[in-house]
Amino acid sequence: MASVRTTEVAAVADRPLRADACRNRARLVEAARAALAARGSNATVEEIAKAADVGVGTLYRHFPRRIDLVEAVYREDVDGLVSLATELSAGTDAWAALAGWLEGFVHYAQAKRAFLTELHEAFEKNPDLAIQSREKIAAAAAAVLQPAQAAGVARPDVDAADVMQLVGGMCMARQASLVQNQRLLVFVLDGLRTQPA
Amino acid sequence: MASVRTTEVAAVADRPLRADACRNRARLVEAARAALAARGSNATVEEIAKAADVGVGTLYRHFPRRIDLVEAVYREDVDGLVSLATELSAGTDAWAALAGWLEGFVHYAQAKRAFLTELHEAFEKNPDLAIQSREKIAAAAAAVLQPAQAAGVARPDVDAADVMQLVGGMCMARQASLVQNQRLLVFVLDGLRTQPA
DNA sequence: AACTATACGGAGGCAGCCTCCGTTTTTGCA
DNA sequence: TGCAAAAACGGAGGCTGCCTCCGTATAGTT
Repeated sequence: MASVRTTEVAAVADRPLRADACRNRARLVEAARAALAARGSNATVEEIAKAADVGVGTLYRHFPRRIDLVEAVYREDVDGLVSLATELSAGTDAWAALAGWLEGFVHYAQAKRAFLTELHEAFEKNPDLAIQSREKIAAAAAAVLQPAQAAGVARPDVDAADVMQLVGGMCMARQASLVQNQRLLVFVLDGLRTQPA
Repeated sequence: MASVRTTEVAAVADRPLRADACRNRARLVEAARAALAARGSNATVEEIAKAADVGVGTLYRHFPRRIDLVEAVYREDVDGLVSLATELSAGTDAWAALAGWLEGFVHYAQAKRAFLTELHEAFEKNPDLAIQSREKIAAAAAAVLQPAQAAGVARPDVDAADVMQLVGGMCMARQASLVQNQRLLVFVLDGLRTQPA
């Protein structure tokens, strides 16, 4: 059993996707993201394949279940948030990094709301997805928060979990719109800034 | 939208369901509850109709969309919680009423978790459902909490919203089992009891 | 008992997810 | 470069699950 697994993984590992397959996979995820954002759970597999300009057969080779496509979109969103944190924290302005990342977070949360029902299903099917994502995002939050704290521009008495709770909760509130969340984010940022004694 | 709702309610109001229809409706909701608890979103309309021993046509006359059936089950659950509060608060032991109701709440939350994805969809389709339910439950919570506070057996510095947040959050946590929640409820109850100064 | 409004049931329509397999494209190799 | 093998493509069609339609049955009424 273990050996089967090993060979299988090895096969996948040492043979990267063929160029066309790789391209098509990316197009599919992109098309799925657009479709999910626009039509939520009404988005059909057929329309996603068509938008990506591939056949359903191709779609299903890459994503055996519809829900796997949802998961792939979400994973990319999370990874985007992680790399945004990496990029921003490479800059010199620690406050701009924190503010920029939270702005990105608001967008991420907005996208997430558009297919919350589907995502919930994905979490149900694969609980690790939820756990891993949460950890990744927490690490990203810490990567922009801590430098800001070290630089003395963000108050020291909050941690990454607090920030996520605060901004995440705000974004998930039932009627929140993107614009409203961006407005609210300004207040949150003011609250996070080092307060005059 | 409002008019559809009104006419529907009116029709129901001035002409009570025929005896067989009324019986079948109840059987359907009961069958749906069992099916949703057992198989979540895998429960099919056909199997629910069969379990209720009626045809799908009958099911669809009562519940035009699958999601309406989910909603009906949930509404009954909420109403059950409300009447439990009414019954219990009619008794003389205010503390037993509070404890008993929270025990009921834990069961309610457990049932809710079994079809959370479906319920989420129902809330999406009909946001009023979420709002109304929350209000009903809050009122029920207050109906058992306030007497206990008046009798001096529950601490005065909590309100119904606190209790719901506390117990609701606990029950919804990802891996919580019924048994574990019942264990945790004991601690919560100890926390709610009037503390010695 | 006869009549009517109401309700029942299940065959069948339809849409959306997924499979299968013949065809096409890429890749590795001589 | 040309060829064979491996990998990937595409879309017709299967299957399942939601929902509709309409002929039949029954409760309620006179």
